[in-house]
Amino acid sequence: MICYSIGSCALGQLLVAWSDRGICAVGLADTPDQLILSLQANFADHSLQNIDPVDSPYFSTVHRFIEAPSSSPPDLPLDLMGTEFQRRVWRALMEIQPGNTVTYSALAQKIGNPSAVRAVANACGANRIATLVPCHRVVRSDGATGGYRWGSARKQTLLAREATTPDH
DNA sequence: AAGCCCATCCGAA
DNA sequence: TTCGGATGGGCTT
Repeated sequence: MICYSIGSCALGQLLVAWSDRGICAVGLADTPDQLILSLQANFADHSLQNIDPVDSPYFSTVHRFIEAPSSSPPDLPLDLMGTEFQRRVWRALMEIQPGNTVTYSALAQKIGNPSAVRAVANACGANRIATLVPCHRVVRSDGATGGYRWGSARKQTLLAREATTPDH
């Protein structure tokens, strides 16, 4: 069973989903329908239950974090559902500080698999937990921002917000 | 087990 | 600036 709540935030509609082990998805989209559809696609083998944001154990904290882009991430339990390789990549992502960026190839080096650049990019794209697992801080080595599951416009917005607001 | 997809990178034209 | 090949993990058949 996976529960989820949806509400508005500065970047559009915000979805926070959680299992009994912690947050398993954070999504951004233009409409609630898009969020629900992708949630269903991602967790086709689970039953889903919509919860009012007011009654969610996580929604308000995640929402607050997204509204204050450069603050340090809240210490909430995450349910990282993926392969060993993906979890290695995701944990490395969580070490990137706000305002900093890393290239896909540097990230590949960091996890000790320097030639697996595209595999690392795929693992970033497989991340379902927006902003809490900061895959938006990974950019291409040619200076382009690269792709983003929730829209490259949002990736650029996130990076701009973190770059312009000091962390203390 | 074999094929295809991919949010990359680098060198060559 | 574009283009092709190398590349490795994940998913489907």
